[in-house]
Amino acid sequence: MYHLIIEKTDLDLKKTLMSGQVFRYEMDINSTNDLESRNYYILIYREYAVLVTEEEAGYLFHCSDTEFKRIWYHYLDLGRDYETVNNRIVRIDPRLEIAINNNRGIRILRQDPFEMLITFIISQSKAIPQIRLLVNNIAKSYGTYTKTIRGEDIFSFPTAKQLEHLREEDFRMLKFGYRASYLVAAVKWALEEPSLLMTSIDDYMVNIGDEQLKKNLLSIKGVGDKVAACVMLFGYARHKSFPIDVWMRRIMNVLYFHEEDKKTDKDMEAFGRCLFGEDAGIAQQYLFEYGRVELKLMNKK
DNA sequence: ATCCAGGCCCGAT
DNA sequence: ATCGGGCATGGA
Repeated sequence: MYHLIIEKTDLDLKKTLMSGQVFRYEMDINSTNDLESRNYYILIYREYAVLVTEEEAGYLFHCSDTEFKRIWYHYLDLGRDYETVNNRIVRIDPRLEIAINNNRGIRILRQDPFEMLITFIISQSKAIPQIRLLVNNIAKSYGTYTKTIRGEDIFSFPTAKQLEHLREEDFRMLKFGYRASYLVAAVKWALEEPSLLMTSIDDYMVNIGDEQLKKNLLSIKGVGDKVAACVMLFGYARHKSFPIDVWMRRIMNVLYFHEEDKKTDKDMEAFGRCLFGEDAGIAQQYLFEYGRVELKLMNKK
C-alpha cells in the first residue's frame, strides 16, 4: 500500500516546495523529535492529493504503489538523475557548487500546464504568500473537492472548463485586480488550444517545439517572457527555459555582468540558455536560491 | 503614510 | 526598438 523513498538526498521536499515554483501544497514542519509529530507534506496534482510523512529512512507516501508510480514519481521528476545535471552545472560554473550543496534535493516539479499558466499570470507584482492565498481561493471556489487530509480540505485546481464562464468582474471579486482581464484571456486561450494542455499524465510531452510553444503562450494578453518561461519550465518540463525575474537580474549582475552593462532581460535569458543549455532551468533554480540567500546577506552589510 | 512586490500592456519617443 | 507610467491589492 505505501511506497517508501529511501534516498532523502535525491529529494528534499521542504526545499522543493519552498523554492517558489509551486504554490499549492501543505506542509507541517515540527522542530521537535516527537515521534507522534513527524513532519508531513501534502502534494496536489490535478485530482490527486497525497500525504507524505518524513520517516528516518525516507519519505513515506500514503498512497497505493500504482498511484505513486503513475503520478508522484512523475510529478517529482524522479526519473531524472540530478547528480549528473549538478555535475554538468558545476563544470560550467564552479561557483554554483555552494548553491547546489545548499539546495541538494530540489527538483523541478512537473505541474499541470493550465494551473501554471493561471498561477504565474497571478504572480506578477505579488509576493509569494499572496500568490498562495489567491490560487488556493480560486481552487476552493471553482475547483473540485478531492479529499480531506489531516483536517485540510483539498481541492483540485479548476480546469479551463470550470472557469469558462467567469467574467472579468468575477475574477475581480476574487481580488485578482488588473490581472482579471488576463485571466479571461488565458482561459479562452486554453479552451481554444486544448492540444497544448495535456488531458492525462501520459501525454505530458505535448508534441510541439519550444519556440512554437513559447510563441503560443506569448500570444496571451498578460503573458510576457517571464511568465511564459515559468509555465514552460514548471508546467511543460522544458528545461531549456531560463526565467528572468528581479532576483535573477540581481544575481546575474553579480556573477556575470555589472549594473553598468544595462543588460536587458532578453540578454540575460539568452546568456543563461547559452551557458547552461539543456540544464538552464535547473541552473536557474540554483541561481535563484543562491540569490535569495547570498545576496540578502550581501545587502545586509 | 508611502512604497513595492518573482510583470506586462500600451502609448510616446 | 526602447522607456516609463499605470495597473489592483495588501503587507512592511
